[in-house]
Amino acid sequence: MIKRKPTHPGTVFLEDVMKPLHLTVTEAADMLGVSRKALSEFVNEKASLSPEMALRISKATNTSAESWMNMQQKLTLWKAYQKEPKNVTVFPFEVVI
Amino acid sequence: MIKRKPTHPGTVFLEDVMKPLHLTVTEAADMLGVSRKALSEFVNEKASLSPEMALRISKATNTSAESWMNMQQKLTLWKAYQKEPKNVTVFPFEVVI
DNA sequence: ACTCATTGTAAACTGTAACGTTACACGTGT
DNA sequence: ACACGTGTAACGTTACAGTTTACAATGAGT
Repeated sequence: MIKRKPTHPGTVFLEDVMKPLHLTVTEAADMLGVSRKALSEFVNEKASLSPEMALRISKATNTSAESWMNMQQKLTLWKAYQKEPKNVTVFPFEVVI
Repeated sequence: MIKRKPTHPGTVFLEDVMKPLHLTVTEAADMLGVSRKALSEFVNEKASLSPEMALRISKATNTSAESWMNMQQKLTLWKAYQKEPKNVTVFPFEVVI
């Protein structure tokens, strides 16, 4: 896995949702029902997208929670790949003739 | 979202990987490089699939970590859906003529 | 009947992470 | 000077995956 770091969902949310709608962090946080700190950290890539937050965003923007979760998952897996090795033994697949 | 509860990835791992290969929990845990307890709780749906565990499984079974993570994500989102409401205000989309 | 492997799980602990509240310092614009 | 919006530090809470250790139950083999 040598692909480059996937985009953080918070960045996408900031650039593609908040900015076009001219929403401040304070306003958006209130509408989402979370603290200003929680949203600020999210859009500044200091926190991951939680399932809770994904649901709130999907409701507020009428998008699918899955699409937001997928962005986070790609990033989470990418990060996990960075800290190999893992000392894993390959399972003994039976040889079927 | 009224779909039924998605299958836990641990159950799939147990039924479709461990059982066909006649692997015990103890053996599989050792090969994955995790504690017996960690794997036991996973296959008994007491713990979620962590990104770490997904990578270990993907290495041991030569499958994609994404596919395992996707199972967990569906389950995670399904669980999050169960505890609504969320008091979220829909964003003010500008009316473009 | 006894032994051994396997199992699930409790207990105690650690590390991490999201979230809340509160408070501060900074910048911008009126 | 003041009001806003901002990022973020400092606290505390809650949740959860992971570890090691230990125990009781089960099942298979001798």
